[in-house]
Amino acid sequence: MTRTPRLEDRRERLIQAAARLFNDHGYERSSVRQLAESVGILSGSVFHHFASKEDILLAVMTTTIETMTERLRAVTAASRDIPERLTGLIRAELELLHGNTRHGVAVTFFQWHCLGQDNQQQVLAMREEYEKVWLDALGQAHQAGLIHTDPFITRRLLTGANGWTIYWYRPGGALDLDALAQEVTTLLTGPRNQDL
Amino acid sequence: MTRTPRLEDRRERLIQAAARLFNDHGYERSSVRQLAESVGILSGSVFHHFASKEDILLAVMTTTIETMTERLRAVTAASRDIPERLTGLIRAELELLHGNTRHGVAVTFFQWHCLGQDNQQQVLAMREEYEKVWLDALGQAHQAGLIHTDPFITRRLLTGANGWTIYWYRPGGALDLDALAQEVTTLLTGPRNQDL
DNA sequence: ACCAGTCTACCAAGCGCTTGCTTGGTACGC
DNA sequence: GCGTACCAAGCAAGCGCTTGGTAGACTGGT
Repeated sequence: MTRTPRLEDRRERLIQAAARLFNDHGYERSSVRQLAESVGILSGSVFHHFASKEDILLAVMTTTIETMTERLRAVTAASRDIPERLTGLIRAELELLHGNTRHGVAVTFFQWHCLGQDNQQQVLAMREEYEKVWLDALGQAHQAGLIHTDPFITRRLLTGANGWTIYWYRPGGALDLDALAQEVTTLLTGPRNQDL
Repeated sequence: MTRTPRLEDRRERLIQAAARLFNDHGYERSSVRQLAESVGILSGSVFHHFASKEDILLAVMTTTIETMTERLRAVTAASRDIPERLTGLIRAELELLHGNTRHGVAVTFFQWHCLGQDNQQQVLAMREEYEKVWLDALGQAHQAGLIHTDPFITRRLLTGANGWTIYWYRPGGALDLDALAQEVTTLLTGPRNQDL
């Protein structure tokens, strides 16, 4: 029997399982025993891969944010003008929130306070890179007259609006992701720019 | 010594203390012992006032939502036209999120999932009354051409945008509540209506 | 005016359980 | 023969909550 599915593989599987578990029941309510069971090992064995429970949460968040930033940068690079860039970023963030990455993203958004201060600081630093991509794009959009509110405040309001979709939006229903992204874009740019 | 500060008083003090505690550390991380200590009694005594720990969270949420709905209805009744009503409601929700009620409101917003299913249902029913006030106002605003996105979706995006301010907005800084309310209003109505 | 009876608000102690995590040992692959 | 990946067992601490009891306030009959 393959007892050694290679360290990194197991670790990655644990991170994915943890993202799902923490998102479903919350970090505090999830036990290491539950996590271990979900990948078919015993609770003590988890600590061969991670130093502590909090270390698992940290790993979920850092890997997630890396994916998020990567995705946003790809969209930025691929877009040819400012309106396209804005819609693209909105669409990308909604995809991150509702696609395969959704568990990790939700945990990163809403379980922030479960980390100790040092780890919070580390995650914050990574989040700032992600936010920088946004602020650049919104700054350009503001200068181009595409949005009419302060870029910094706009981004924070948008963060909330997008993040909250976790609690009500379900893809596959009457409203698809494109339509939702369109609504959000209209909210930012006003009715005159609603068909970019 | 006044050993009997009347049942209702103690209960109310416990609810307020619980709101603060749950908001500061999260429901799961807060212990009944901590709550008891913060009002100067022992942990067992808390269960003279509440049936369970979850019952305390439920009490925090129900009393908070009652206050919230009351406040929104007062604003609705006092407003004389549709634009004034919209700005008033936005301003009122931001006040609820950042005034004295902030702890309870934050808990109601973000610790929802800590309740069991039955209690979730009960809170949901109360929240729907609150949301109804919003949906009525946004429906009117949409018909009047003041907002350009679907009222239902708009409300959900607005819920997120406003709720998220908990994590970044601090009253007393450079941006006061009126200015923030103005930014949110501009986001909803577009630049043409930004000076209602 | 008095006192017995009842009720309220709380303490002191601790039960049963779950938690994150540790330790010592072992099967297996390279 | 060494290191990796895991199991089996369990520890110490903290958890929500229960129990039995008591001091003091309130109430009604005489």
